[in-house]
This record gives sequence, structure tokens and C-alpha cells, in this order.
Amino acid sequence: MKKQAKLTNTEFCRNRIIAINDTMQVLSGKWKFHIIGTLLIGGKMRFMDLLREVEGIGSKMLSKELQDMEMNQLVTRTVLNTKPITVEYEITSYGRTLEPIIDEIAQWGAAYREALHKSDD
Amino acid sequence: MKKQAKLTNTEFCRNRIIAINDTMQVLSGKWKFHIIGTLLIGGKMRFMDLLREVEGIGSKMLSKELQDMEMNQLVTRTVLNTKPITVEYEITSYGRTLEPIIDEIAQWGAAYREALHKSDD
DNA sequence: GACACTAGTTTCCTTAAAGAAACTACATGC
DNA sequence: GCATGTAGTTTCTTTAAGGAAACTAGTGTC
Repeated sequence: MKKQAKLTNTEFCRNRIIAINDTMQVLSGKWKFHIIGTLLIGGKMRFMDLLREVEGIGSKMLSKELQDMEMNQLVTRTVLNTKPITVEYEITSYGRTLEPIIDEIAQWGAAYREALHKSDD
Repeated sequence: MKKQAKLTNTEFCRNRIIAINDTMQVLSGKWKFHIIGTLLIGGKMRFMDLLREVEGIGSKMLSKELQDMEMNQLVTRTVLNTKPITVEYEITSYGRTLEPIIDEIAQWGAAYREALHKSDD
């Protein structure tokens, strides 16, 4: 008889794994945290604003990531009747619920850097 | 004069972005959360135990991810003097500090799934 | 009429991540 | 001596992610 997994076979674990995967899929890629973070500070922002603020991103990536996030209801996209037309992106209240996660991640990262620094003896 | 980024140019923002990138690099890849989660429940675990518990992972990936995490001081690796030799992996106290992040992410994912479910009208 | 702005899309290319299967190497048990 | 268990490594292949540059298409400015 072969050995089998036991820990992971509990309902709790399976659901937890699925939940983590869900979140990480929504936040997948190199840029989502960065875009969300920028929108959290900047409020309503236009495409070109984001392109300038999110350092290093290209228009293709930005466009794709925003579409992704719009589908996941993290941001709204509003076309304004200006000339030339402008498009406003804004984080949704739902998207805002990501703030605690982002904060924790930022805090951990800062502490990590501190710890690395201290161990440089 | 071209328009320039302003929001992201603050010290605070730059550091925050760096901190987030640090964390995400430490947790990068498909498997780290899963492995850490398993070790958090399982305590000391051997290579083959992890291979069985972390559903779907192959030995190459597991080996690589564990090496990564050992370098980042999230887990310890102890070779036991048994025959055949066994190797014990355990999460460090430092690795344990990731627990709040993982919890938040899991909670958010669960809430997300709930929300999706409700909007299925 | 050339240039700059708006918001993207398209094409082409490179790199990184991941997986499957085979292989090393040693030990125990039947 | 053959299967099974330990802990990985190696090779080969596929897939996904990301980036640079050019392009569309319309408006306004000098």
C-alpha cells in the first residue's frame, strides 16, 4: 500500500488552497499591485496618467491589466465626452478591500529588508 | 514640457513599491504559498511527505522551491542520520511571520468566491 | 501641414516558469 | 537480484509572461 497525503485532504485545506489561488490569480502578473496602489492614492486617473505613474509599464501591459481588473470588478472604466476623448479609471469599493492585503505585504517587505540589512555583518 | 509622474515620485511610494516587490519575489511562483501553508500545518516534514501533500507538484519544482525558501530563511533543512537518509524541512519563526499575509489572502479569496456566487443571478 | 495629445491595438521577439519522464545513488527487505 | 523507499538532479519540451516599437484614429495647436 502506498503512502498517501492526509493533511491536504481535509475540506478546510482544500478550500484554503482554492481561496489563495483565487486571490493570487486576481492579483497575478507583475503590475496589478502597482496599478492598484497607484489608483488607491490617485483616485480617478486617466490612461496616460497611469502610464506615467506606473513606472516602467508599457501601454500594452497597462491596457491588458486594466481590462483584467475591470473584468474582476476591481476598477471601473469611464469614457468621458471630452475632445480628445479621455478615459477615467477608478478603483471600486470592492477593489478597495484589497488594501489590507497590500498593506500587509508592504509591511512584510519592509521588515524583510530591515532584517536583511541587520544580518549584513 | 512633457508631463511627468508625480504621485509615484514620493519617497513613501517608491519604498512601498520596493517593499511589495520584495515580498512578491520571496513568494513568487505557483507553489510557495502552498508549501508554506502545508508546513504551517504539518510541522516538520520530509521531502516525500511534502511531495505527497502538495498536490500536483513534481520533485523538480519542490526541490527548487525549497532551496529558494531556504535561501530566504523561510524554512530550515535538516539531514537526519537515518538509513536511508531523510531530510526534514521546517518553517522558521521568520517564515511564520508570513502567516498573517497568507490568512488575509485566503480570507479575501473566500469572500471573492462568495461575491461571485451571489452575483450569479 | 507637421507635431502632440488622447487611448489604445498589433506584431514580433525574448525570457521565465513549469511539467513530464528518466536518471543517480544508496539502503532495506523478500 | 528485484522491488521499494529515501532525496533529489538532469534533460527536454511546452506554455505563459512580458517588453519594444510601430501603428490606428481622431482632435487640437502653432
